[in-house]
Amino acid sequence: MNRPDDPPLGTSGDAAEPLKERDFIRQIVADDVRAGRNGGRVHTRFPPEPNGYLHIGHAKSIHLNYGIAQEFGGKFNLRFDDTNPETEETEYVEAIKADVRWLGADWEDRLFYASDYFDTLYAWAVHLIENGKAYVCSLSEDEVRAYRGTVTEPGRPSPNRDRPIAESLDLFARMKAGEFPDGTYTLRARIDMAHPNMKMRDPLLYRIKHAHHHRTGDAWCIYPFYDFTHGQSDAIEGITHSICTLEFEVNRPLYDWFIENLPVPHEPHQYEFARLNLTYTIMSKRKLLRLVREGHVTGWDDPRMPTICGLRRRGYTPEAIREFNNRIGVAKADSTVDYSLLEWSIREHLNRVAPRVMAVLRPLRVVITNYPEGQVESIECLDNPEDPASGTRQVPFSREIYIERDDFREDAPAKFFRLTPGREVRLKHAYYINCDQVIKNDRGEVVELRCTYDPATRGGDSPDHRKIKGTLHWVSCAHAIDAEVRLYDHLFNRPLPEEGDGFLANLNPGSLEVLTGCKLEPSLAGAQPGDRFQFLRNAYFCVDTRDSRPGALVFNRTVTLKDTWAKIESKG
RNA sequence: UGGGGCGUCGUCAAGUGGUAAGACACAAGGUUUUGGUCCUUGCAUUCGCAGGUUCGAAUCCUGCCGCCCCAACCA
Repeated sequence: MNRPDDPPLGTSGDAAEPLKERDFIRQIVADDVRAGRNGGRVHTRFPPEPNGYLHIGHAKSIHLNYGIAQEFGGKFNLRFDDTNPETEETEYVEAIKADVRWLGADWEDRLFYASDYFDTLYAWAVHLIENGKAYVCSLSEDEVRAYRGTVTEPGRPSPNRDRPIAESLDLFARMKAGEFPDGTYTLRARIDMAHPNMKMRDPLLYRIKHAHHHRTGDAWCIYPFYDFTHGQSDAIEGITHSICTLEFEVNRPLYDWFIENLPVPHEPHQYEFARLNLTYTIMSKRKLLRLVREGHVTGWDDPRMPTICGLRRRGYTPEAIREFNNRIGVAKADSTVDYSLLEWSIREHLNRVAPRVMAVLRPLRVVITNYPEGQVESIECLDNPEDPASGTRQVPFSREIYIERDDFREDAPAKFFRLTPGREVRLKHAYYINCDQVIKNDRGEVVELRCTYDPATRGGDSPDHRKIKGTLHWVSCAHAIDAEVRLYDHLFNRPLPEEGDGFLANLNPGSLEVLTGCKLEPSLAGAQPGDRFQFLRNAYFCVDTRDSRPGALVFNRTVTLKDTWAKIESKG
């Protein structure tokens, strides 16, 4: 029934050796190490822009980069790609650091910012100008666009392309000195305006932005672009394998061009893999921002969000996210992973570690008529049958209990193993009961059940070992504590939310159902924010870290248990 | 259509000329004091399509078809 040789916590998927070359990037890294490139050194980095929160797609990159560093005895840096002061904030920096740490990636003392390199980048820009490989351009934004041509037509050279070096040098210095307003000048590389790769048509290196930077303050009014920053930052940090997503593939020739034409201390190489897509989920930072700003969710950490903080609040564990990443693989084909794999990953972990407790979400009162009034028994309950190290706890049992409304049906089909008049069921760890009477209100709704129990079945087994098909969870009415329970479902009601009339039109109106007056066994009274449980026969839940209070607990449903009965029923 | 990529089971994904791994999902059984877990079994004569090379091709060649990325003073 369970696995006696369970590996210790958090080691699933960590079969060490066989994992080493399991994807094309690790094969490249392994080849490089074998060939002694970079002196056998491996150094990766995760380079987020601090303009939003991390999501599950970023986790894929973090695990890839950090995993490779670990597996090859290398190093891993966290570097903020903060070259656009208008969208970047310290709030995001702090949130990203917390998320990366929580996921388990350790950058040790190597926390860097591209803005740390502004002086070097400036010097290197001057170097390019001096070598006739960059020039200051006076074209306006619209003109730059027009001169660039299209994918099928070559561009035309900027009228400033042959500006004398001395003049560009002077202008660039004055751009830096703040003599010109935004948009009046740019620094551009002098490559090839007819290049078939649009990225190589004299790309922009610097723009003027009189904006306050979250780290450098007002020290600069010119800022380098991504392409002029990323590879050079990798070079400065000694990054050996610069791993990014597929859309940067067209940027690679430019990445290499800067490495070749600048006096860099090291030559990094870029490799690209397919970014993660998940069914029923959107991953675009811009669109996630919209969900937050327009109030479709309560914030970046709304448990329905695919953000790391959202998943954390939902009850996901770092182990589960890592296991998920181990299973989806790394390749170059665009793909969309089934959400069910993410759910499988969290169930797989929580099944092993989450204590079982009894909670009745939609209570129905049951009076056990032959149970002595006023008597209270203490029932010993197993905390987790999957974990031999877990213990037991005492749960009070009495004459009046709550059971789940769905666990009773007056007219039940043969396959319904739960409570119905004339069918005996077991109360988990307690007694067998039979339903004798159904009490209804004026509207004909069932409001209470009168049952009798078999005193010989204490503990949930009978001397004659008669077969009992159904086992129900229960909570003693007098001892129950109340709680709010939030049932989450997919944020979108389509596997591909962008289809149809767009993601906003496909929001799932039933993505959150709030239940109040739920009845919990009293052992849960001291549950702390973040604590995870399996509500027996129902789902995994965790105590909300934002809204839960002692005496007014709030639980988030992380993921349901598999529900074979629901499947049988839906088939009719 | 100028360039760059990618097309193997419903979804991911191994495979690198020797005769289609694995996982999730799904289906059928078994165990079970969670209709959970666990166990067993099934699930691509076929690798976008069409030719060709070869004793032998998902792997090599040719030609098609389809999808993604690039024309932000975003990253």
